Amino acid sequence: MNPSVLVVEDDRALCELLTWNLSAEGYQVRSTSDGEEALLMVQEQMPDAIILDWMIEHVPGIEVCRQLRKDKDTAQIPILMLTARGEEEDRIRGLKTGADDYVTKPFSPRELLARIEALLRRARPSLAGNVLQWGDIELDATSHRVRRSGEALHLGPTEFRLLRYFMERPNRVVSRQQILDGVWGMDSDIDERTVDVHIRRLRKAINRDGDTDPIRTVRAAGYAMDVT
Amino acid sequence: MNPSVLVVEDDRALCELLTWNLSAEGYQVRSTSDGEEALLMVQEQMPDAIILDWMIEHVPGIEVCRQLRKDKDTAQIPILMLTARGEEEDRIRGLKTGADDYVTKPFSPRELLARIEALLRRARPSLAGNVLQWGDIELDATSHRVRRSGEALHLGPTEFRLLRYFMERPNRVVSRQQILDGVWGMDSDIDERTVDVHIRRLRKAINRDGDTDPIRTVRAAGYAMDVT
DNA sequence: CGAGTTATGTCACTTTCCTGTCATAGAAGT
DNA sequence: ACTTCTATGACAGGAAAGTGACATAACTCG
Repeated sequence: MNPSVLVVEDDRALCELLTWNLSAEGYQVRSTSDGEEALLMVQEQMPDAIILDWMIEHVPGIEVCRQLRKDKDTAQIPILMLTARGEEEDRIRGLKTGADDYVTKPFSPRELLARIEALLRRARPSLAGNVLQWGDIELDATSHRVRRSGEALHLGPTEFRLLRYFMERPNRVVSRQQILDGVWGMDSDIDERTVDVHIRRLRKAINRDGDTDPIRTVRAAGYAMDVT
Repeated sequence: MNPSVLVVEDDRALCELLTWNLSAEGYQVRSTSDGEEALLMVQEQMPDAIILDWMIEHVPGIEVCRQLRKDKDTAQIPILMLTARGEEEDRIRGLKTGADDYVTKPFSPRELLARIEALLRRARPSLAGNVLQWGDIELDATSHRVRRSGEALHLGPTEFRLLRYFMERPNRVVSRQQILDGVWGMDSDIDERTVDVHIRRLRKAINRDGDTDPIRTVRAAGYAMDVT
């Protein structure tokens, strides 16, 4: 299902521009020029993100924002506010009130799209807590992606599960048997030494050039992943 | 006691925004715009977390980070760095230097708060593993790590078990046979003299240069671990 | 469906580090 | 001084982990 965006903007031309661009990117777009109506529309169907002009009719954007943040159900919706150039004061108040990002008018649609995308990316996994981070290593459990220093790493399925297993237990020493149970499953009858081999493969995969190895071998006990 | 946060940020408006938001969440906030002053403030009173802008006056953020990591007292403080959009290069170097997380500007206070919270959650329990402490010696059973005066020590498996055995029985004299039973296992047919050798190895490992030896020899009875 | 690629578990071999013992020197108690 | 107990250095054997190779299983893509 494509993410839905609610546009709250009273400049007709701008509103259409936004709608058109967002639609082209595959978003489901609804729009209104009125703050109060915006609140109703949110009630009716919760959008994944809101683009909110700060200067709109009837209810100023800041008030809309405040209302949304007040309600537990809508408090999580990312809000991108549109402000006029130079209204530093507004921007700060906006962020204080709970906006997640701002774009100053005039802006390029491309930039706005990038921001919206960033907001959604940010919002989605943060709800599930699916991004594990350890030093310069990032592991996204939903997209099954791992990066070190921003560079994408290629891990096999087992190596991925293994890394996740470690990242979920920072600094904890786990025995080979525990690793087998956690990564392969309780009922696997796999040789404990096999763990060594996968540890080696994981190390090889995540330690590019001279990176420090985050996996510590604990003789007679198992392995652990460290903060260094 | 509420957690304390140190904000190092030279953009006045942003600094106030952060302070305001963090205070509203119940954090104790101190702030400065200067890297050197930040280091002094940390000396003076250790914060539970630091928010550090990467581009600040006098001392760049990366240097502050490096300094903090160098000192063992401050090395554990979680650092959240603020970088400008697109400074991918900086972000990576930051993480390599020891920052724990990053947020790109502009950002939403909500996101930042969430991150800070996550950092604090993460930092606290990592220190609170099964830690035995005796004077300046710390033994963490879950991470299998031993430190003296903050400096990591390297112990072999047997030495580790032996030290733990003593630390679990402070001030108590135990016979060689008891030690064999407790550390090697009831059914070991090992010479009692061997205990002496391992005691020696343990002493060698934990007594760096002029440190006082915490292990007391009790003639004709065994050994004990003391506070001196 | 089939060729080719990738992933996986095991083995043999190497390397590293640990460990138990002994012989000898030293300290403490009588 | 003599006995008894402990400290220390050395060492060989061995256990544990690292590493490269390989056969097979699983998966991909035409």
